[in-house]
Amino acid sequence: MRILKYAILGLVDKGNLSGYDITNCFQEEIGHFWSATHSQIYPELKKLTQEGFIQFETLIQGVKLEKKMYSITTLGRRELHQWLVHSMIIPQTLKDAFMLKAYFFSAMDLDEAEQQFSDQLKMRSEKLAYLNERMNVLQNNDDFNLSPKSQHFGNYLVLTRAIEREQGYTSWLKNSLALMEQGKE
Amino acid sequence: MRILKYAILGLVDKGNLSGYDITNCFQEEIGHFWSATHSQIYPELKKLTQEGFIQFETLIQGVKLEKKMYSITTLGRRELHQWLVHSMIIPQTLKDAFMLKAYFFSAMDLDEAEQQFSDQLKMRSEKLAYLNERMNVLQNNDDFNLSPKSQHFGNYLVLTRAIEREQGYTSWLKNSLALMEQGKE
DNA sequence: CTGGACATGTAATGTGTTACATGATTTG
DNA sequence: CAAATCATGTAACACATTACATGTCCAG
Repeated sequence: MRILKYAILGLVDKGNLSGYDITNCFQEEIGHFWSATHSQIYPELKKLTQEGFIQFETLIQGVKLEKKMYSITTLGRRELHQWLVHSMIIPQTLKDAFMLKAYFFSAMDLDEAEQQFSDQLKMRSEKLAYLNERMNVLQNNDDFNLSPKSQHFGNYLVLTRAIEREQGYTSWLKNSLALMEQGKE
Repeated sequence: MRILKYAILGLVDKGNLSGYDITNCFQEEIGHFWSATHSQIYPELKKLTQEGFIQFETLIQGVKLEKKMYSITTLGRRELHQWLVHSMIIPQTLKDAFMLKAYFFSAMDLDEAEQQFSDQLKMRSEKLAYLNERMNVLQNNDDFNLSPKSQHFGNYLVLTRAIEREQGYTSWLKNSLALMEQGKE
């Protein structure tokens, strides 16, 4: 399905970027939902250039450090758009190794299971706090508003989803821990 | 990290299974969170046998159809347990291609984006209805109860999480669609 | 002048999917 | 007797991570 292809096309469509920039993008908001390292990105950029979806211009930083700034072509924008409006089936499996532990619950002692769940709850609560902080930063932008016309709307959608995802996970963990507590009596 | 290794150990620990049985397990509840096809499973079973974590007995079905029933060894059970009680860090990326579309929102027209979101909402609502049905079936088991001592508890945890996950996703989709509607005015 | 960030690449390995390949058993 | 299911395997390819490899630039 070559999702990375479309991830790169979408990022480059938003604004010209180098491979290094793209690598960094995956450390920000969108990185909660898709990422890749530079070892995957550079070959993909080469391939997309060969296919005519993107093109680059070499810039010199300082005296001789070369930097390839990529921009999307008309062909690339068409390719991206086609993917965006094409219906996407939901995958039957969304891998989550922790849920294997939950499924194998009876292979643990009750206190071991509780430890696992509370450990996970701690980490997810911290992540949730971090995400809420990021949301604060986003909403404190001078030009922030909830309109789909806002340049921040995509970012807002991604952040709300990330927050909702962690909130759901933490509340499920809490409910499960409560059931374990009750089960002790 | 060899998650499949532990998935297989956990399943075989619950009860002796053949490669074919394991393949089918991934079509059931746990398949919402982990899965693999037989082309991955058979080689892994071979490897785990060589490593001494599982062993098999060949059964004859009918006249000559051979079936390898696997069981976990003491070494395998120790290996599984060690993994279960080992703290598991949460992955920074949980891939979701639809969220790329959300992030690239501004590369679509508003009506195209709405179409994508409502399309996704329809599919996720259907999945949610299916999951609720499965929960009904589970709760109608004669010996069902919410105790962590119940043999169904692992299955219950997995189902509640799957339901929570889809519920969260659908409500985020609905909220996002509402914002798009408001943005039109 | 050094450590961290900037910048780009390839190689090796691990994981996962689709296709190829074969044959037995059961159910209608 | 034909179709679906049971049952096991390998090969080719696609995707992803970690390691290898090199060099520049800037701030303290």
